[in-house]
Amino acid sequence: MDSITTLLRNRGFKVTPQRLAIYKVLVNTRSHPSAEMIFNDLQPVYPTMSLATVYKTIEILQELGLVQRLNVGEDSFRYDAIVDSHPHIRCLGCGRVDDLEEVDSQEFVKSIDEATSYKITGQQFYFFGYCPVCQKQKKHQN
Amino acid sequence: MDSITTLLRNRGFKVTPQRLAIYKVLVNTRSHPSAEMIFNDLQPVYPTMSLATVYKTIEILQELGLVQRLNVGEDSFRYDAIVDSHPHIRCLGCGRVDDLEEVDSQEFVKSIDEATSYKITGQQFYFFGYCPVCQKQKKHQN
DNA sequence: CTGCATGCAAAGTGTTTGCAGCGAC
DNA sequence: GTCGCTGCAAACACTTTGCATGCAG
Repeated sequence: MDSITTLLRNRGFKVTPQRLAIYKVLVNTRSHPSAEMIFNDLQPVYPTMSLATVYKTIEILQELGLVQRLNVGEDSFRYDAIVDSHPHIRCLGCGRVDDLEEVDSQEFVKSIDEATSYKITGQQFYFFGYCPVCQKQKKHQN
Repeated sequence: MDSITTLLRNRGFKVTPQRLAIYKVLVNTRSHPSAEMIFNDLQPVYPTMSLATVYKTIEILQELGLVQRLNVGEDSFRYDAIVDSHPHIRCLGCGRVDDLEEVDSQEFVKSIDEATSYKITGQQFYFFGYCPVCQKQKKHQN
């Protein structure tokens, strides 16, 4: 099987409670947390864990292909345990970041691929707007 | 007319040689420079200009809608005087960033807009791959 | 028991801010 | 002449690194 435990061991990484806990946070959320959010999440359970460990672990998880790093135009990165390429949207009112998995972007990618002389290896799509809650609260203008 | 001079004055900003020079760099390039690249470009002509001035000016230019800020997954931002929303691609071999203006993304945006409950106000599309030069030089694997 | 991982603190990087002197108007 | 702008340096926020101690294997 390809559990995180196996993947870590196969690559010569040690399996530590911290690493398992950080990965578990990412797998169990849809909020696309930043390193600090993960750190805060784990504070109650791992009060001695440091932010540096979160960063170091995330880097390994990215290397293993278990996590992808997002840049939704904030000061910090966010992380997603769903590693296939799918569009994301960030609410300009409350800052939440959601997946946009409903739409298939293959066709769009294909048309770009056909139009450019680059050899494309990946892509990131970011949308910005106002979530339903913020629309009601009139946190948006225009 | 809507020259940068007029736009600055209309908003109560002063027209300084530094501001004009920074904007000129952005208008005359397709390389999507970072703040530091702009700073380096101007060193020969404005040897006393500081990086802080570049940042402050760029912020004003963004406010005026003359410049957009890109995040192509590097440590620093890049800037583009072409302000309409168009996809960008960064070469993983040499780091160059190009426009992908050939393809119309309206349809893709529309399909996302119809599928989400967000009110979309903007989007950014980033592609990654290898430019023709780097493909020849085999800077890519696989 | 060995060597990698953790956690702390310090360093690093790009960007922002404060402020005295300067220049646009 | 006024007030905003520049340029310097310091501050900032996030992330990375160095290293002594700790723990997985």
